[in-house]
Amino acid sequence: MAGVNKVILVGNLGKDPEVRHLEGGVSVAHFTLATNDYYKDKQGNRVERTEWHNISAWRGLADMADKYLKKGQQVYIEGKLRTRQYQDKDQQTRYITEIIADEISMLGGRPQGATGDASAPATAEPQQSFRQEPEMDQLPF
Amino acid sequence: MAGVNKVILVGNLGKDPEVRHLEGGVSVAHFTLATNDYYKDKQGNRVERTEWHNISAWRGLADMADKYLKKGQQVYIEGKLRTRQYQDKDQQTRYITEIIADEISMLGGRPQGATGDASAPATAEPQQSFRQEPEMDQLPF
Amino acid sequence: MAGVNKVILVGNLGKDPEVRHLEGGVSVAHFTLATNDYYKDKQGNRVERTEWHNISAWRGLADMADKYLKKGQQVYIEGKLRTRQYQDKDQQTRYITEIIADEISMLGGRPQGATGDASAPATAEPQQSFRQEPEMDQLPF
Amino acid sequence: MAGVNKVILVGNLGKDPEVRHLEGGVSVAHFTLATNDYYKDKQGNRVERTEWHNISAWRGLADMADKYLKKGQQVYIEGKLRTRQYQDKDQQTRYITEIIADEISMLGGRPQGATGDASAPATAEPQQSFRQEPEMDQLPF
DNA sequence: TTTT
DNA sequence: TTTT
Repeated sequence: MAGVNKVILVGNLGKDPEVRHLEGGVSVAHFTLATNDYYKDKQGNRVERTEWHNISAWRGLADMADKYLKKGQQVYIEGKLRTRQYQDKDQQTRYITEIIADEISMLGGRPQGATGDASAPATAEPQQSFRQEPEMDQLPF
Repeated sequence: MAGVNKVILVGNLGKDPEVRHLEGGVSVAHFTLATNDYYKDKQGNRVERTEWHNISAWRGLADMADKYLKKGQQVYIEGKLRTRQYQDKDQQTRYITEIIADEISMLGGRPQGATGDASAPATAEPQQSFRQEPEMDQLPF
Repeated sequence: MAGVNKVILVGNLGKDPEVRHLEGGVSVAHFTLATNDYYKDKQGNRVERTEWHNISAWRGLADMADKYLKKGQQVYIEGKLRTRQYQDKDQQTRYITEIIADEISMLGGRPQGATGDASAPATAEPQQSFRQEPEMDQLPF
Repeated sequence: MAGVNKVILVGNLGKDPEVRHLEGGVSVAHFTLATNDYYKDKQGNRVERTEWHNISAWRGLADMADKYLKKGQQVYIEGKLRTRQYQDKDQQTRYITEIIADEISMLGGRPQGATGDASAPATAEPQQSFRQEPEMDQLPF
């Protein structure tokens, strides 16, 4: 049956991506993304609400995240939802919902929260948008 | 800061919506939605993967879900991600990620998995798409 | 600079796809898609508005459209906007905006407007969702 | 029949918005938005392609565009497609496809192409995301 | 030109 | 727990 599972986010990285290299040369990056929302409460005050998302990027996108993305940076992310289970330290089954990124675009001029050598801007490269390579997209995560 | 938090799903209800009426006349509906995905494994076999999503709909959308949505039905859902914490039976903090629906459209001709009196089709009504009333959209969930 | 150009439609085909085979074995399908919208006028009457979209699908997606899509059928389409110019019969430059499909999913049970041999259902196949092959996605249209 | 007609763009304004005030106090803004795309040609060279979109924003969003948006600025826009006809100077019927904005978010730190007094940053305001007021959303354009 |  |  035809299905659609799509997430679109624009937000800021909560921390630098953490990249691991799995057996077989596959790399995976994890980071959190904050999306901010505003609403008016009953008194008419403007209230901010931050939602935190767990992002994971695989293979080429993981390498791109490792190279170019920094804490604080604003990005556009397109991906799909996936909930996986894991065992916590007490051997309890727990669930975590992540967004598996298919596309990441860097927004704005340059990273604002970049750490390290500011004289070597991480986003000086002309390309600022990356897609998961398609064959890879076929693999289960 | 500007943020975007958007989810788009096309899938089938795993069960009839469960609707609760909160104090103050606010209603909320919960149901699960299955989105099916396919990929080829290394042997070239076509493998199906089902992802389950927790959907919640509030106020007018909850009433609509209660009235028109049935187990098995195919729907288009647009909404936003929200992760909330709760205490499980052992007083442990747990997290659950839900999609708060902003818009629900019924797809296809009519519900195939509808239970009950088949001679009174639940979707005979002309309108098959519903949006959350806007003022309501402003409220935190 | 990073850019996003994305269209998401759920609607019904206005006619069977027309498929042409270009030099080099490349095929392209064209069809129109109707999306229906409702609003309340000042008298509170429910008014329907239909928007017509020009869809084009290339290569594998064109073949899929040729094989499986029929007038009247409900589909989910994801793609990108592209406006191209052409010369009309009076040698005037004209513009047409199309949606170049990246993904097409067949919705509902089976095509209701299918013509031809109804005893051989066109959508009996298990797969009902198709994506443009990735390498092809890289080519300009 | 349920329908979905949704456009999501991230791009840069090609010019300052032009705002008109219609009879009845309704305002409408028009501007163009460029979305950039990249692909590899047969020689493996990276080629850039710019797509131009006609954006229109109504009422509150028009006022917001008038106040905050400038040529060159990067924005996220969500809206719907609408093709309308008009008579050109030779009384020929022509068609133009526009995106009617439902939501506009300003991206990045500050407008890069802003004209005028740079010491009074146009985006110093805390709010950087705007939605069309809902009742208005019901009206035909 | 679709669909309900 | 859905659907094909």
